[in-house]
Amino acid sequence: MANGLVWPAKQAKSVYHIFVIVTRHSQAMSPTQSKARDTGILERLRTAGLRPTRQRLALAKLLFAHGPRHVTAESLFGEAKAKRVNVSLATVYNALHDFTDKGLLREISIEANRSYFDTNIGDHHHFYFERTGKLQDVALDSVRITSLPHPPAGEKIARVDVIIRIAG
Amino acid sequence: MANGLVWPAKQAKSVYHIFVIVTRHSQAMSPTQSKARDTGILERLRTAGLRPTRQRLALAKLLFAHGPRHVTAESLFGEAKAKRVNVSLATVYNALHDFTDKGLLREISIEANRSYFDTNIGDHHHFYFERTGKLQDVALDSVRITSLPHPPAGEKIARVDVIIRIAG
DNA sequence: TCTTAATTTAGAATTGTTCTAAATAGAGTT
DNA sequence: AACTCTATTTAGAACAATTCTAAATTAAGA
Repeated sequence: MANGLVWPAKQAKSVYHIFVIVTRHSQAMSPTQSKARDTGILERLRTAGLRPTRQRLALAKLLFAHGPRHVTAESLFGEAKAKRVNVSLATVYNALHDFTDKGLLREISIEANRSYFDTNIGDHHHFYFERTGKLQDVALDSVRITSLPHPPAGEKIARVDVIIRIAG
Repeated sequence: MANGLVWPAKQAKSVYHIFVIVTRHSQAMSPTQSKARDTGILERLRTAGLRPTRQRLALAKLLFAHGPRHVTAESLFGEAKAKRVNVSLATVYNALHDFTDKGLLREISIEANRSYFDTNIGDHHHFYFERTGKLQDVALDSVRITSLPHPPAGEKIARVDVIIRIAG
């Protein structure tokens, strides 16, 4: 279900071949690797066409340094404050949107009135725990979808989101 | 994918049997059937344990009289105003939530910052047109899911939502 | 260093939704 | 019908998440 995939026009019931896209995520590093990691993040911003400002670097480090995460603007802002990273809330919003536009993050709509951003940009799905409001990644291949409806003529499927809601 | 369904504990790859639940929706009626329809809606509110007030009746008529619909609070409020139905915005919100709590509507989260309500309460999925923000029902059996991950121990799957996003 | 445009920021504004407290209106007595 | 009791409605205030604005700052290249 890669972005922009078009469904064949007249096929009634096919088996769709689904490929796992491995998302790039920094692993935990030794202190000596720390500068390398920072340059990695800096490079990543630059290649995405985003000026690596102090704020964006700090937020990107929070987001990408330790494996897949799901954040909201407020949660990331809180984390930044706790770590004495000086950024305004507006900048957190700007950065989340800029990162999303450039494909570094993916936005997820689960709850009305709150946007979640996922650092895992590969195709995958989610458990959503209604009790706690937390998300958990579900590997793409653990949900097997063997048929999908055709989109209306001329339309393209951008993405198929599967949200497995865990009772509250 | 009925509500509260518990996945069998140790089964690795089963085919899930999915049943279509036909949702009850009034059909277009001749003028002579109009009173019958109104009493139908009135009865429906009463059985749900909701006092059939003037406002709730009017809103229910807008919602249920003409086949499956997707509304937001604002869109329903606007429609009511256009039809000279006197209700306050707060009442629209109250009614949508009351109807949802009593199982007459289902709430859908697609976009951050906006709740959609669906008059089709049977299990089904959705196309979401990013360009227009509109929703379209997708029959349950046109999406075949042949495997799902197990929820964490002790947790129950409340529902599986599939949203097929049509590129904007 | 200088210039320029991108970015950040505080705070105001906006949007969608919920809350509050007073007024109204069903529904069941009498 | 009048009376009572509680649910419902309502306007407007309050709230939460997000976006906007316009001025200050900063990255990046000449």
